[in-house]
Amino acid sequence: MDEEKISIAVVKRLPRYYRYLGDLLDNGITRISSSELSRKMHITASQIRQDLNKFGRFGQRGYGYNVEMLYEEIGKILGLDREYNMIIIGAGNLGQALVNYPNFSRRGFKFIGIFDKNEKIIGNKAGGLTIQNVSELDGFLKNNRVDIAVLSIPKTNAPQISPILVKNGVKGIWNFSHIDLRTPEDVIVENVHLTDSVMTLSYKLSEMDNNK
Amino acid sequence: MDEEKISIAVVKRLPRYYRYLGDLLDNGITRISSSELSRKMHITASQIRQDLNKFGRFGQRGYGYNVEMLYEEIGKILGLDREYNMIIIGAGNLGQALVNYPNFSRRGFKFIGIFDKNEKIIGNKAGGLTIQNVSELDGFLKNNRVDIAVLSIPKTNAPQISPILVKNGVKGIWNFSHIDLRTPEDVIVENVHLTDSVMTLSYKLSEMDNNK
DNA sequence: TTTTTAATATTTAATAATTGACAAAAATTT
DNA sequence: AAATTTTTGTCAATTATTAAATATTAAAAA
Repeated sequence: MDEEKISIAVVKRLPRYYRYLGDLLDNGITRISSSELSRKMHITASQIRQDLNKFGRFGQRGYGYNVEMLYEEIGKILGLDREYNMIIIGAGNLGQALVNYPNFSRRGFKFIGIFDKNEKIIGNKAGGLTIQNVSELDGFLKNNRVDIAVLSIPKTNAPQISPILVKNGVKGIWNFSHIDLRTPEDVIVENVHLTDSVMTLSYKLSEMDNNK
Repeated sequence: MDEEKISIAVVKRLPRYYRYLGDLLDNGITRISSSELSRKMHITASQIRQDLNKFGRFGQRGYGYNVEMLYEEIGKILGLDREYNMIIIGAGNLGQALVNYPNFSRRGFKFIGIFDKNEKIIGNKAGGLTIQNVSELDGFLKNNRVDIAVLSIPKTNAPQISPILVKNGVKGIWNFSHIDLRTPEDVIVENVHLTDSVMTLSYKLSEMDNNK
């Protein structure tokens, strides 16, 4: 097998390729060259070819890339050719926003449960699901295959929840809590730290201020 | 002036340093060495020192770093020693989640307006603000200094809104719409593409599956 | 006060990522 | 059918990032 390690930088660019190819497809464009895509995406053609060739030879010399084929291939690489069962821990504003986001289910990311510890909202509906007491989480995990758990709870609670997930075989955690989770290495944690993101923005804004 | 270009990789690590230092401060720890912080953060001590020395000499040989001082300094570097006026375009679930998130206002990120085009929710309250018709956005921007605009609208609408912001001098856009905005170079766009993030997670999950 | 230890700042080296260049292959044109 | 153009895949060169090693300083100990 081809055992070259793919760097995280490359992986992070794949969804963007996927998005641009999807747009091309929607516009009825059937082929594209790396240089044309390069102009659209504002990255070098060399990088596009280099990135894609990490995963296979998808292009044809003198022709370019077939949009539909490449779109499909990148989809497969990204693991979008299967379904994922997801649950949400934390049914606050963010949790509700996520469970109601239609693009996820369209792509095979299915929410099958949502949990909270706030008695006042337990029993309410969110995204077609009934908010359950987080005390039932462990039992739920034993009866349902859950691939990805979304953590949208305050950071103080996250360390208690994380082991319950790990113990029950959840392999992916999409972590919106502002804390670094420590998990076994076969459990993937993808962080979305909104606070970090807005701080990066404020850094760039003040840097700009300084330079004028 | 010290004119070394700071790489984006370094900048992206600053909020994490800031968070760890804040935690230390909360725990009453007054000093820390790079090697101790290294163990906590699971990065090399060398990288910590290298990163910090991009911005100044904050440590003392034989002592380490004063936690409070370093925390303050990184805060200043990140531009957290001032206030930002923010508005939200798109008062859907995500917009409401953001406007209600208490950590932002605590840090000086103040929401002063929220807009939507959906007649049904215009006039409702969200995070203490009244949801305004997006048609009033232009007028609002002329009467209020807005530093950062949050775009939490469908991607199809984002290209119409973005020029209104730019025209009225908004210098920061926190973009949750799944599209790459084209703005002048003095306008900073910080993207949060949740779809990309979950795809990165699914990539890693399927990669793990393949390797076992 | 002197010596030892701790820990940074900084230089140097190693590693990784990106870009540029070009031969090879396929498509298109003459 | 031959010549020309397009465009990939891949190698080589460059640039950027990260890690290690060294020199220097200050604190603590003797």
